[in-house]
Amino acid sequence: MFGWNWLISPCKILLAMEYDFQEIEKKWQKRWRARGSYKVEEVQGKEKFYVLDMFPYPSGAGLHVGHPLGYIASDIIARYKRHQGYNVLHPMGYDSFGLPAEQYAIETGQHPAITTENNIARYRQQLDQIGFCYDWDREVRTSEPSYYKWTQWIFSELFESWYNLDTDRAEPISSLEEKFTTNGTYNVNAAIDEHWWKLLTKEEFPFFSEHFSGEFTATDWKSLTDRQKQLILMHFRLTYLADSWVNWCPKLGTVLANDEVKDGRSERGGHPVEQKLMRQWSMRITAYADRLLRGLDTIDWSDSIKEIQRNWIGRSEGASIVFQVDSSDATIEVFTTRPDTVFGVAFVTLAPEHGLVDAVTTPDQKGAVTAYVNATKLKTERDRQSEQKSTGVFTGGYAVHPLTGKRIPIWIGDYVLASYGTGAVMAVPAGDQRDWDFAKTYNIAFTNIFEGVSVDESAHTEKTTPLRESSFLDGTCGKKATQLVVAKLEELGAGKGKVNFRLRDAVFSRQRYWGEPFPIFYKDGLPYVVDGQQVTLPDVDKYLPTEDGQPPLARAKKEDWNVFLGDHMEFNTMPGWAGSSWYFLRYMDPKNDQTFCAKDKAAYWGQVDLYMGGAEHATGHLLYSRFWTKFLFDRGYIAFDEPFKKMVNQGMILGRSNFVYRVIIDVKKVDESISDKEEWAASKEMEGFKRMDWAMRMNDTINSYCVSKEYVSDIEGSYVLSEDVYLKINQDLEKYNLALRSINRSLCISQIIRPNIDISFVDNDVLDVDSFKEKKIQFKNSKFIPGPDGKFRCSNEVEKMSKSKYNVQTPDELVERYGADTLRCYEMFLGPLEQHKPWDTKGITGVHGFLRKLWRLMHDQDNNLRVTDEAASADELKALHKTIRKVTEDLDRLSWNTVVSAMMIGVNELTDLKSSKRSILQPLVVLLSPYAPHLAEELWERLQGEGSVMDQMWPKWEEQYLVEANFTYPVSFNGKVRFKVDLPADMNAAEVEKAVMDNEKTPQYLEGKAPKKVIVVQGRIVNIVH
RNA sequence: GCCCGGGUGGUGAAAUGGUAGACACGAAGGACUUAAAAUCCUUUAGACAGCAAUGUCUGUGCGGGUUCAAGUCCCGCCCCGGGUACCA
Repeated sequence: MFGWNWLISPCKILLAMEYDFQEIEKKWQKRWRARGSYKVEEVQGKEKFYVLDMFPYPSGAGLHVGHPLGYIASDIIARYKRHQGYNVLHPMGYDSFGLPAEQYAIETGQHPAITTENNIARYRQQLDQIGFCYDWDREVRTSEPSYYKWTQWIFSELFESWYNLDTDRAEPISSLEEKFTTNGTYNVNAAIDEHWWKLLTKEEFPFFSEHFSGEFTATDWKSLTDRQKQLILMHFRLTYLADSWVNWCPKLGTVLANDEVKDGRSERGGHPVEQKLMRQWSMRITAYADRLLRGLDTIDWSDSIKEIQRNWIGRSEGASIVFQVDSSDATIEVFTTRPDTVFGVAFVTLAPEHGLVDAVTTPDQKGAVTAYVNATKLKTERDRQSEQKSTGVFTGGYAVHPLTGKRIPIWIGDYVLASYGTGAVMAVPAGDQRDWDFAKTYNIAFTNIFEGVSVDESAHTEKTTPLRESSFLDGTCGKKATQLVVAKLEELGAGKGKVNFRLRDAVFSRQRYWGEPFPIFYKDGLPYVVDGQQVTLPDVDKYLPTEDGQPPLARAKKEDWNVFLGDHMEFNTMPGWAGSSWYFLRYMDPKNDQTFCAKDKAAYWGQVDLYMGGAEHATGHLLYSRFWTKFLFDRGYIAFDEPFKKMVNQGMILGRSNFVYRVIIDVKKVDESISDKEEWAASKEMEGFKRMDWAMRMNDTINSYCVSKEYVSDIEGSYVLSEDVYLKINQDLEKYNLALRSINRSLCISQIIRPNIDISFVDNDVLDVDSFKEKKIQFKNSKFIPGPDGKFRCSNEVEKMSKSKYNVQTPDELVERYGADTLRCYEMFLGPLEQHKPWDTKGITGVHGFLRKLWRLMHDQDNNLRVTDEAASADELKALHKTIRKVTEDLDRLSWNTVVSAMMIGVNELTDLKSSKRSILQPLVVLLSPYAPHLAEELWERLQGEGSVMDQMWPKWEEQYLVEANFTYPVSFNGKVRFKVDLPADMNAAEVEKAVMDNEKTPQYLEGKAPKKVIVVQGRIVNIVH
């Protein structure tokens, strides 16, 4: 291919004689498939171990070397656990609904199912060649109707459930109806929007009076029509249809969940996102907020992910306080974490979107308020956040302080978010920096309520300062003051203690085609679950929204739907996280068409013991799957309420990009300057050039370039400088206080650019100029100027691996060149799994050499097996058992990288010992098999081991082979190691001390002083303090 | 700003409070070879002294501390990466 042809062909002949990885890997992959080696069944009584990878979205680009990192690590653990006798479930599948396939469909008209199918085939081929031990009979694809049938079923179950706060779990909606029928809302304590009843319309419920506050009797309930009952129940369901503020992304034509929005832009594509009120399906994840928080203490995940989830859930304790609007019935409810500062309230601020804005605005402020609200609407969330200064406007209205009865001005400010708390705050400038800033900006007077501190320069946010000007709170602070004030508020009915969460209910509708259709139809505007039949995705003529802005599914005609009920079907589809929220359960029972996962199988396999995946899903997938797991647990379908017992987040593999310096000659300038060529050749800049050996060549080239008219007329002509040349030129020009980029004028250089070079043409930073020029036409006519040694060296940089940076390293080439076993070992050898690290193939030869060395350990020069049944020597046993111990201990603490080193050391030692004993080599091969399964299997066969290497019991180390007769004690004086002394290992501390003190070298380091103290740590160190 | 990670040779890194730099890459030198590849051997943190074996000193981002002993634990900073943000 790219210039190693000359290198590969002679190599292959040689390699064929020894470690022929290509042959071996092909052979065993075929046999394992034929034997069904990775097939897994439930075996009662056999202990299980469930190792799971986050399943990939099958993108068109295929896998790069970063993807398999986690897969290899988990595969090693799966194989290791199998050696230890566990029944290991290690499945793989595809998260195959998603945007890219749909975008491609929009562009080309190709059905996303076809694109997806093709991409999956490519992924599968790439995965297969790396030798993973997946049980492919358990493969799942979220876009398969047989899979999403159950995603839809879970949705229906959520629809048919409500959250009972008294039992703290989800219950069937029928139990709620029963409560309503027997006792009305009495004793109903549900997770529900606090003021849900305000959303019931007068038209639907004409008999509910103005004073209706969400409470009704059994008689009331029974008198309602079915429609009215449904409208009420909708507010209690765990998935519900509601008008909510959503993140609307016009460019993508869909709404996004909070976790899909980063810095006010869509995570995919970076398009602007705006707030819009839309009727959408939502998931009542907030009902689980507290349990999601508490559950974190029971799972073994990284602290950082747990912390991200904690922050995302954002529990804060405080109080809700109600302010009566002056001369009105309306009330403003605020949430505060500092109820103790309530006497310092200087004003109340509403979010511009707050429902009461119109009501509290006085006629003379109307103009200003309307203008302000409209101006805010025009700004995106991002604009609002990036503004440094808070802005606002006075409404003219006043609220009444619940404790003092004082009139308090009501303002509107964009620092108050409609989506957090109640969308209104009580502003205490003395105790809150934002309120302080706002008060200063608009000159609002406020009281200092803190004893002995000044609030002239900034707010005072300490909670431990005694209060003043605070009526009955004077002199108290913190918890005590909070308790007092909450009790008082409750007594007055003006507020209560409250816990608030940042977590919002998750929007579940997407205005897209390639996703799960909802099992929902509408009649008279009310949604109903489709019963008894699965709704499959209908075909549409185009994958775009309709002219009137309806989602693509609205294009499907009645006959396109396999089920069509009521007035119309649901046009939205489910979001990407729907299918991935429960897939780990489906692997347990992937083909069941009676239920999502049989109860006994779920009971057998249980939680995922080790989950491997990226940390970027912290607030999406990882939170939603915990939520759905808890729900399925509540409803009795599974026996555990956390999906992933332990999780490891592999770090990103960064790409190593290569660059060249391309100097583009301005053709026009060349033409102009040909006449005064002499002049610029004599210029100061050229002096710098002439001083360089190879710059002379460049000088020549430039001359010839200028002379040759036809070359000049070719706009593709340019110089491409290697890094050496670029640096040298700059270095030399420095003497003249010049840089290459600044000498444009006289050299007719119009531009110097630094393009990324496709790394497949580069080996160890050296560019294969000929094949590169041949393949990349835009460089066809460029002159490449190499360094003094004739090699064209590129500069490099570490950045994210991406197609556009031409730094994507696919596993395919490496498997081709070194084999899957080498790739597997090398990816682990790179460093700690969790760390981000640059990909660099430099070291891969070392790992490949290790596998070769192992091969040679067992084979002679003619590639014949060289193994004997002689008894092993003590040294050989020691080398083996040392390796067993290190490999086992390191795998147990998931230290994948150090295992490779340990095996290298083992092989090096046994090579030095020229060990060829079967009793040594067989266990060694078992140790190797999780990392290099193909080679291990081949060697196992050659060693005439029984059965497959992957079913061998993991070797156990025996201390007896590890005991050393002697230990070399480092002897230190005042902590500095001075000499070493060899002593019997079983010598006790007192004897060691004596031996050291008697040592001839000891006096010289004591400098004549008497030792104050001698510390002997047996088998470790001796330290003499003097 | 706040919350998590991290900072060790030319490079990737190792080290459970106990000999810092294992293992590898790269580099330099050597053996084998017509040559190359492959393989093998030696050196490879820095500084100083010595013909040499060797010895001494410095050294894990910076400054303190605890300890017989600190890359590791504690306190205060600096830098890099990630998360998050008018969250009331």
